[in-house]
Amino acid sequence: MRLLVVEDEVRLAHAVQRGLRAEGFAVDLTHDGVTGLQMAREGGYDAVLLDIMLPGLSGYRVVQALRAEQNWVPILLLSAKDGEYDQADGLDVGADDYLTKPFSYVVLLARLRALVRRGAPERPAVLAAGDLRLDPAAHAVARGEAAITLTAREFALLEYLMRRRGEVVSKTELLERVWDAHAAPEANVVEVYLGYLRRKVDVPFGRHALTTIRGAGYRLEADGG
Amino acid sequence: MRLLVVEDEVRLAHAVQRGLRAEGFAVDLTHDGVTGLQMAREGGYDAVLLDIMLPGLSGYRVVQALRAEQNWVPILLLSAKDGEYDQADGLDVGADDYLTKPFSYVVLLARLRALVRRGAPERPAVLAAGDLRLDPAAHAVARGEAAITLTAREFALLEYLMRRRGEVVSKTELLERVWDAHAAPEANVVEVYLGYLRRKVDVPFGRHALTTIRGAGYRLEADGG
DNA sequence: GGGGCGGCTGAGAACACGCTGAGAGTGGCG
DNA sequence: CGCCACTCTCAGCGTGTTCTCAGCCGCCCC
Repeated sequence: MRLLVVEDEVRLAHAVQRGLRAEGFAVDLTHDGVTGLQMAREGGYDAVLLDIMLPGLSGYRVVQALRAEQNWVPILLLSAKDGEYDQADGLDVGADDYLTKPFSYVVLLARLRALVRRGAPERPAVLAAGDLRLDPAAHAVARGEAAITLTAREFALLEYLMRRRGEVVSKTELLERVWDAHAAPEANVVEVYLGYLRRKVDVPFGRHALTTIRGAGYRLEADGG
Repeated sequence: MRLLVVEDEVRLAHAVQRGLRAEGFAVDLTHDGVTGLQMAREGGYDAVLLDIMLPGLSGYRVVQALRAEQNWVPILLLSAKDGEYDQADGLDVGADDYLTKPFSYVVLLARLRALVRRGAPERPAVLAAGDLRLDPAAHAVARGEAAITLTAREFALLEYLMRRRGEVVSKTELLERVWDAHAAPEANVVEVYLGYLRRKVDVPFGRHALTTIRGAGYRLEADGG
């Protein structure tokens, strides 16, 4: 039973490693996201323990990267209680479970065993609005039977809107969340990409899932338009 | 955190109920679709676990019914691997996530938590006065079944009046709160916009939700006029 | 009944907003 | 190195929205 632990707090990492080894696991350890991702990629692990706050590459991104590569290794996220990343995000990008620090060793062990026992993980959640469906992990979008190909940015934008389906989302919020947190207030990109999205998910189907609320932002209709 | 479990396999249902209670959820249980729908309707649940294959009324139809009634409680569908209903169908009618039986308990828990946290988008945060409804998050207004489109300013004005429904609000206050805190005392704009609003939310319906209190201001009738 | 004041409304001008096509810059890949 | 896909900027355009203004209406009080 091989485990990979990616955790930058050295003392915690070693404590966990020692404990898990005592339980009979073979434990590999690394302290940053980039190495962690590479090691996980090479496969052979029955589960990965992944801290969210990591130097180099956040755990969040590591999960995202692995799932995008169709790598479904069970992942248990470790999140600091007050971290800037929410656990929900982690699960949303395809982690299987999470633990909030500080956690008890017993709980860690129980969760880990359950995770490993379960083996091949299920597919992660799919977002839906009417007949419009988006699978965050598979990076796939479809309207009814028809598959839709989106670029990375288009996909991220649609994903964010689908998570907030039915609500108005302002251009500034989209800029911050889909583009960059410190983005310049150049909201035109958003308009441009909304145009792109419409031409791919609405126009060919004669629908209008993407509504402009003038002066407020955009809304993805909960029923798919 | 209240959950509703609708599942006809009694042993599975009880196992799930016991497990979730141990996690601190308050779990109600029922074994058929009709009762499940009624219980979900009465509301108060943070999420619903819904089997697809049910006696009486399929889980599929339960979702459909709830969504048709604008009930946005998060729903996690449980589908038998070889069921005649496809998961996609469930998502199409408005479920939020699905799990294929057999599922691991950890996965169920993680999904459930993600669902609850991402949550019933606090839909009850809808303002209502009689049959006049305003949803700040969706930026949507409706009188009964009929949707009403408002411009940004009209919407802001109506929202403010609805938050103070039943009270008299002066033109100066509206100027300060809906327009600009440092607005010039040009109160005519308010009169103009009240006219606009009346023509959209009152006149077409033969109602008078917006009352002028001469010399004092305006009042939005609590019963919608 | 008349005057005055407060509120209503139609018209129109100025403006802001959002959409789009063109095109430049960038990075990956053969 | 060249090609291609993608991202993003820019400027122009059409249109919806906001606000002002002037005239009118009607309530209220004398």
